[in-house]
Amino acid sequence: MQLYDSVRKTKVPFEPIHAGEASIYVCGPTVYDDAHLGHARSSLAFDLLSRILKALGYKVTMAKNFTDIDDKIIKKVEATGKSMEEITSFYIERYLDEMQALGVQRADIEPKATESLQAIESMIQKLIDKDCAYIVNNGDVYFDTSKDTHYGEISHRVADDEETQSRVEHISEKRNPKDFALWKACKGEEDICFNTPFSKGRPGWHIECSAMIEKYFKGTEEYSIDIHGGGADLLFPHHENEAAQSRCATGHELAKYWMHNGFVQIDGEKMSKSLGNSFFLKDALKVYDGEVLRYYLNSVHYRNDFNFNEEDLLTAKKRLDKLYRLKKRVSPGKGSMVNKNFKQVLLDAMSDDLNISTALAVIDEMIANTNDTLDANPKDKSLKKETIANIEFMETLLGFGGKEPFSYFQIGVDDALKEKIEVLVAERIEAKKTKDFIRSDTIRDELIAMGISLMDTADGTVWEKI
RNA sequence: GGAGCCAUCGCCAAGUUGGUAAGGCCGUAGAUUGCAAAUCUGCUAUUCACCAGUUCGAGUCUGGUUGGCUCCUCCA
Repeated sequence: MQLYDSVRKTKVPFEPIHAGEASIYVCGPTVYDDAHLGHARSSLAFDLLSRILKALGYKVTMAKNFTDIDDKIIKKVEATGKSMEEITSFYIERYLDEMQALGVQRADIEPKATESLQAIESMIQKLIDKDCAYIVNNGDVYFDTSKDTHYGEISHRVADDEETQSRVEHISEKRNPKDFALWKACKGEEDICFNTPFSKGRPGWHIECSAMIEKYFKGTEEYSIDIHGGGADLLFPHHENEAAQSRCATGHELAKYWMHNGFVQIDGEKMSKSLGNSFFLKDALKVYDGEVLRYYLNSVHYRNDFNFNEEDLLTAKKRLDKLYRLKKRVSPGKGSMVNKNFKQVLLDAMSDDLNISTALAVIDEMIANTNDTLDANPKDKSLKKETIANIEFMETLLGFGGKEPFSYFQIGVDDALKEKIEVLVAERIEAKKTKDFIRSDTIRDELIAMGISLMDTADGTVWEKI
């Protein structure tokens, strides 16, 4: 397995800290609002990684956190009058539902900041004890970046404190401009805060991830986990800060490999809440099938930026349709053995830093070859069985193609419509028998107007929702 | 102001250690079909934003130009 490591900026062989095991921690969402396509892409990218590692025989432990203590959540509490717990549990549930619709496997560990306060507090205390952090007058605790000689090595940002070109105004109480808050003291009466020896307050964002990783993973002398992932925007400052804290608190590095996924863009621009061009998953799922979205969002290499548009999505759907038509052709039945070569070539492609494009090309080739053979010999039972097995393997590996093929082509068709279609199709078959082609073509046009496409095959007439 | 990424056919998109351009969509010609649809087959980039350089040889390496994006602020 070769992975692109964002820190070394090159593909490197994956050599886990414990042989045969892979520990992955991905930065999850802050649960104060609905998930958008960007969350989906990140989730999908690391879901793919986890599936590939599993297929290669690794025992994968995947963690994805929920940041459920945050300024934005507190703002939402103030705005809605609801409790913090009400808000966060609502969005967590919705997030999980949506990810399920996309075929994302649940993480093995889903830590929440609220459930990790003990770990957070003790890590901050450790940093204070080691003189890597300091408390200022109002009770805030800051990490002292000058104490970490390796600060900047994750994001390759030189710690040039002289040159403070940052657009941010710096709080004067910080010793260095790059220092960041580990703990924020509470400001008012109704503020949400927790008691600690250093002050009443709440954790900063960065420390949450570091503490949760320490809490849930055993690690080694050298590293806490194998792979740390997240969106490309987290590289700095979030991951840089995480790495610094963990290094200072534990004496070892946080992760052996760092992976970052590219952005989803709308009209060539990063999708973000501040730009107001967010495309929420809940809206996308109303219009498109989750599996199609998955196929589409995963069809571009995870590190590239992804420009979302409907035309490309429809193209991706056409490609997926072909797979399901083949599945329809070889169903029903039990699969035999996966074609060895197919399996190997697919695994090879995905083992190369998740080269999905090559993998999809391999699948398209398998589809064409199988159709070709089936055209020549429609009753090739062993090929049908092998194809079923191939598709099953592919589904486990990549997470699409698992639906029952006939129902796939009927997504969005209710029972009443279905009955109507069946009646028309039967009527058309009768008309065809008597060679009344005018009548049969009229019926076909009628169905097309309803968004239904017909196919006369050797096994009879089948229909698809377009 | 500082840091980084990217630029391959009409569209989407592979192409690690330099060796002579995958795949999909669209288009087109044919097989098949009552006609379609589906399926299959053939065709569709002497060329990889541009300009120099290194090399026997560069999409792949070096330098520069242009264009796009991102990070430095919460952010997947």
